[in-house]
Amino acid sequence: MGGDIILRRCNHKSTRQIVEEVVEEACSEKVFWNRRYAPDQTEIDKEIKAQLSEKDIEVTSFNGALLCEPWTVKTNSGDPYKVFTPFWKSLKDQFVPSHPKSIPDLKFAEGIKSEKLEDWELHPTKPDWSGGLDKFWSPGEDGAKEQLKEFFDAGLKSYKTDRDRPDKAATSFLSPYLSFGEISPHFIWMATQSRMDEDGSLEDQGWAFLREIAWRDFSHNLLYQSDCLHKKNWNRRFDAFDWQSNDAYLTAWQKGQTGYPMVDAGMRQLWQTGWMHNRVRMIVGSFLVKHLLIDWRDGEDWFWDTLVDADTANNPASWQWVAGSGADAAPYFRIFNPMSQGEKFDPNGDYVREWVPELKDLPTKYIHEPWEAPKEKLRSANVTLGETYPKPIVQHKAAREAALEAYERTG
DNA sequence: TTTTGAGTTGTTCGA
DNA sequence: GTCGAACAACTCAAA
Repeated sequence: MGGDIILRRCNHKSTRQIVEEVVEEACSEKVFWNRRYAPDQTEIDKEIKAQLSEKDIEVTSFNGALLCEPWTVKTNSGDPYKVFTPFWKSLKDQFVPSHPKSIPDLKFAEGIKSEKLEDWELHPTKPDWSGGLDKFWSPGEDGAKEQLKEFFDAGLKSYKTDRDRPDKAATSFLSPYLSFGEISPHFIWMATQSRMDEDGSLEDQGWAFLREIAWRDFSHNLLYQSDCLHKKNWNRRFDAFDWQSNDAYLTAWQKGQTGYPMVDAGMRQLWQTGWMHNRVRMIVGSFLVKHLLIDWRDGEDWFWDTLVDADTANNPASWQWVAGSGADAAPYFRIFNPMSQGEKFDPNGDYVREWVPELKDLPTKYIHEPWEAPKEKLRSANVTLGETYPKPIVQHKAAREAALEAYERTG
């Protein structure tokens, strides 16, 4: 549709100043944008809108990121939902996907000063540590649509059961594309519906998938209502929780060196690819918060820095869910057992073997708890606990009991 | 206003 | 080995 992208960094200036400068330089008559939902963001956008309107510039904003705007999904009494299931029912009933609007006839200003993308050095060069990322993702709208098609051809038909299996590629892998707005949930909704129309046997699977897509909306609803979702406990009772600060534990977790194969596999997958399977996110999250009693905000920070799909709503909402401090959160006594989760969702140990290759020759029986392996099995697999692979940094049973006790004190 | 049923994802223990 | 109950109590949402 023509026009150049103008890149400017704020540095010491405010977003408002930058927008005003560009609008002035380009002699713009109209300004359009997609809405954001964190309270501090909506505040800035509101200011900019007011400022520009005063100068008789037409400002129009759109929903580009969500199925429904947060203020439109309400309970019968007009309050926002705090529980996902009724939220989903309500959204499903009222939602009408909107087709892409035709592009208005716009004239673009030319010769507006722009910074160079290369100068931002977003892509690492020396050293280029992003090889793992490049291998897995093709940024952009085309890459997103290609990924959706691949999911329809492969993962969707067994989505309901296999989406929990990190050893299989049964999830959509759309999270980074959604996060950066390279594909919209409206598009996904319509595409999934038409796939279900073509093939009625996919009905259940399709709805299960769309339900997950709706979780993004739910998280954004919480963000919209919240006062700093990534810093403050949704449930303020957790303000009194006695989190332990232990840098050695935190580092071991970040590097995938906890001695629990399922946890380490997840953390290494994250580091190498920028992504982690959803089931494994719960396992590593539960481990950080409950086994290590480390503040969920430290986990949220790390995910924010390392995940390619981290966004301002899902990341904090999900961490608060795991920690138990969130809306509709996990009950305090739900403490994931990394061994049984591994046996259940990575039954052949393929996922662990891929990301923790130093254990790859261990028999499947011991792959999720190498410390239980007899000496000769360890030796023939070239595993020396404490040397080639860490011993568990905490004991599961004791850690579990400590967590239950700590959570009981808070409740 | 009051009541009622339900709430993403689990683990452990004892029969 | 399998299965049901306990793990708490609370808040939410709708009837």
